[in-house]
Amino acid sequence: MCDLAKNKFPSGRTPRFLQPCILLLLSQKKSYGYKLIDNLKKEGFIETTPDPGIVYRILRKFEKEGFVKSNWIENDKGPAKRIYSLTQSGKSTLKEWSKAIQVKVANLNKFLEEYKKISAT
Amino acid sequence: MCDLAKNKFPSGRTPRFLQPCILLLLSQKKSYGYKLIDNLKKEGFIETTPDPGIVYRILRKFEKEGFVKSNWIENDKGPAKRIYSLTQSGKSTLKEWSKAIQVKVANLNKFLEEYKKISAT
DNA sequence: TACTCTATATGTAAAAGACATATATGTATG
DNA sequence: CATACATATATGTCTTTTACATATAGAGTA
Repeated sequence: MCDLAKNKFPSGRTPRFLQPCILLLLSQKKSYGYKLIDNLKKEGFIETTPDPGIVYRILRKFEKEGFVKSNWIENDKGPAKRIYSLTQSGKSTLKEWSKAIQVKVANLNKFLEEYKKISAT
Repeated sequence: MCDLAKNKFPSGRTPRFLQPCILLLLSQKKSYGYKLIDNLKKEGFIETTPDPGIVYRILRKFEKEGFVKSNWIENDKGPAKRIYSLTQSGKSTLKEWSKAIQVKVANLNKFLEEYKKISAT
């Protein structure tokens, strides 16, 4: 086997795509880090459970950039949660991401089309 | 405008996807760096002309990994070219990439589907 | 001569990503 | 009651990736 195993392929690398996915999930419903980590995979956006460290860092960065805002919710049971919600700026950022992703899908499909041709041979 | 301009989106970042694209182009026909740089955009795999530095580095890396082999062609006119061709190992690597890209497309489409829902509101 | 096109390659700083670890609360188990 | 586990957030840090700049060189053209 060629060295594919260790994170050489797109499916093994998600953090970048994680960003629009987090914005999208937040546009559907207020949420928090731990739950988002779970949902990202469950919703079918990515194949594996994302690295918590990356998700939390993205959320903090988003807040600094004004895409989300957060507030702490003290809980009856378990530790407190930092609940995030999308801002207007976050919404328009999400829109731009979706446009870029449409282009990306077109590019990837072009690739798959061409690959199909040569693999048929 | 939010800081989208400067390379924040997938369309502005291609090097990773460049790898399977280069393998695919080479699976179609022997080629060389300078031409590949041109073709990558022309063929519709990416939106902008890729950074030559990255393409040449990918090619050298591919050779070290055994995905391609190369030989110099002295030219009648202009500087010599290093012509690359795909190896068997390169072919199977391309196959694995294409599988990973199929998965990626499914993930991106899931995203676009969900985005469509919320943006309709 | 200077400039442009073709062609390959490297240097390097910044950004992204992977992986490990720290902290803290509440619940279940032995 | 100690220990482990689930929930929850966050940072430290090393490596890889990416962007951007620069170097080299042959051939044609203004």
